[in-house]
Amino acid sequence: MAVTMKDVAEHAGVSLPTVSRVINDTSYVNAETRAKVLAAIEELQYVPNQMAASLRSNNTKTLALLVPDIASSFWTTVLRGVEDEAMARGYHVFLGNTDDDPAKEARYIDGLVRRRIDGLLIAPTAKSVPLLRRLRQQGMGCVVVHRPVSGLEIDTVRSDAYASAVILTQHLLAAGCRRIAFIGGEIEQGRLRAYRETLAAAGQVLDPALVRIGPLSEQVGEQLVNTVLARNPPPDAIFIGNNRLATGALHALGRANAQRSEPIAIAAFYDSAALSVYAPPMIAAIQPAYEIGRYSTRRLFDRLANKPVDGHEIILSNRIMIVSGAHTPSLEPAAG
Amino acid sequence: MAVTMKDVAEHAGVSLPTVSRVINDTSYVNAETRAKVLAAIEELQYVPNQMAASLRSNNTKTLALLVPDIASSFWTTVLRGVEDEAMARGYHVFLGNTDDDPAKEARYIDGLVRRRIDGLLIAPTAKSVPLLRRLRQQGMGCVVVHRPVSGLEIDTVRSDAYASAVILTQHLLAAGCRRIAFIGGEIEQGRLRAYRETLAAAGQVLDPALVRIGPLSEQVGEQLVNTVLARNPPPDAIFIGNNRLATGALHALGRANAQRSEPIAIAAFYDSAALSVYAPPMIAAIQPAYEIGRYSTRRLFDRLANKPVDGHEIILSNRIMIVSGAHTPSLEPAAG
DNA sequence: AGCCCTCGAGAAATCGTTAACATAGTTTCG
DNA sequence: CGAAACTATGTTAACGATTTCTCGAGGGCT
Repeated sequence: MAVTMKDVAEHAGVSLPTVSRVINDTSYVNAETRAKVLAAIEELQYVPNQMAASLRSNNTKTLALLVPDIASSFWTTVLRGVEDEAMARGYHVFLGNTDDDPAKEARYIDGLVRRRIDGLLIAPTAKSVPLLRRLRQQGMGCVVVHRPVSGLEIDTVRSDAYASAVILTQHLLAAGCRRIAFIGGEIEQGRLRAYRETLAAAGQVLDPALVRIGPLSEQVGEQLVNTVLARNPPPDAIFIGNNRLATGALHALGRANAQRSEPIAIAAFYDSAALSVYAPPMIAAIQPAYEIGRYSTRRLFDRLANKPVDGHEIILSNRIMIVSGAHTPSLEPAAG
Repeated sequence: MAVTMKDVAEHAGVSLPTVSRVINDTSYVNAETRAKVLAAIEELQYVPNQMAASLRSNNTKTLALLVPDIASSFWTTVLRGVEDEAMARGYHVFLGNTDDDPAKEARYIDGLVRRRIDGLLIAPTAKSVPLLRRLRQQGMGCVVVHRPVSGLEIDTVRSDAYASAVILTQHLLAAGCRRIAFIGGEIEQGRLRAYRETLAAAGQVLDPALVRIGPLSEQVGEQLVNTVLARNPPPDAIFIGNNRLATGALHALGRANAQRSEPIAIAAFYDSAALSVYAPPMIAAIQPAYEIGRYSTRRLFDRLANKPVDGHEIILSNRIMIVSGAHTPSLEPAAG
């Protein structure tokens, strides 16, 4: 049916492995022979069968990235970083969307293992540790993206959310805010901890009603803001711990602030893509999504090549940005 | 190294093909034998090698979806539809992001053909017709998603953008608008045509300066709105022809309308996900993204199974929605 | 008794590549 | 000058599954 390497070999008048050598550039081939083979490939419109190659050579030239939320610009930006790095090496990337659901995650991973992908980049759910452990036992190259994993020494690439959260909280305190609400996601405990500890260090007592955790979506962001705003007395600042929540939360806050003389101060984990769409005055921590994607992938390739690497955690720093009154976000970095 | 079917067979005391029969449920197997085999699989933690299976059986149980913009909630929703339909049949989906760049598209497709995917769902760029033609020649199952293709009879699943655009334009006209601006994307000519023809049919002359085409991003949406608003006299309505543009455009319009006594009327191709984040008063055409994904995939499977299908175009209708003053969008459908 | 179907399972061929090994002519170098 | 090293190609054996063929036992028909 389809054109195979054998056909190409016959057409070019050479042996089959020679064709393979030309294609993969894997051994010496005479320039004339190479030309003949390339001509035959062109003429027959031959496309190599990756299945057969993978079966024999034991690698698929394929990675996978499992993200919790494909609709988040953070994750799509990570994907871009991963793809750029992978494609440059001739690899393809399988993208999977887990919705932070362990069952979905498991289903994906089963399919990926069946397909013998070479390596996995994953933002694991809270319950994925045993799964990760098993994967590593099976010898699958794994890098955890953007989320710290406890109880398992595994390569991780993330930004230092804790440190940024401290800076953001301190900034609000320095601005004189005394009732700082927090909204965030279940999985991002580090940011909540940073907020709590920074308030405590400053001798502030926090109103538990001002801390709201919820699933990561725009709608929830909006709801959580409305919930904390309804508290009496209302907060004088809000810390938004997640970029997806932020998109909804900022709109709610925009409407609320429009009707106040004294606006509610805002600190948020936000996103450079989202920033260019909507950016009210606030202090924001912008996570280096693209770089996280690239570094994760590089680390994965290093592992696959058995290169020695030092440490199993790569921590990138967020960009702290102060957005002033104008809509167009100022580009002055406030800290590293 | 890894556990193979042979190992399972030996462990279970049966022959290798029997294991295959148990796994694929492809022939009679005694209940006891089956139990033994399943136990062996469990014990050895065997995971089938899809490469080997695909090589022999000539199918990969893998589809691919190539979208122009992964950051658009429209396309991620399409993906959900595709995945639900595919996973239910034991297929996996390769997602690729082309950015509407023919070169990127070609690179992806090469990788997919190498990997011998069973079928392709694609939102082609404006220049993809020859590529599609070649793919079909090679026998690759193809379904075009959401975009009409001219000069080629190929399965297509899309919504009737033209009809909706007519309704939206008529609605603006009926509301008394006389200077209706249009912003949209290069690729979506049908909507622009509908707008032009409806205006012409109503005897309206259109100011060419009020028609702006640009690449599909939030920022551009915002810019295009600002451009047409700067026109003197300004438009009294804006037709936004794309959901991605709409996200940016609506914010710009929101700010503009806040400072006017007579607000600018809005008609937009929008998105149910985006709608729940931000929805000013307007008339919107909501495209059935999830259904588009599902129907495309079903059609693809029908083709792969050589089922007879009638026609090569499936056209779904958009939901026309009138969002009234309140932020929470009304759910009253205005037309089919 | 003879025939055909259902049920069950093994032997061997096969899918399209790459890896390992073999073979030789030609340089290079101590 | 002879051993090693490089260049260039062919032969053969995997890789890990599925498919086809074959064989048999048992049951229900004519």
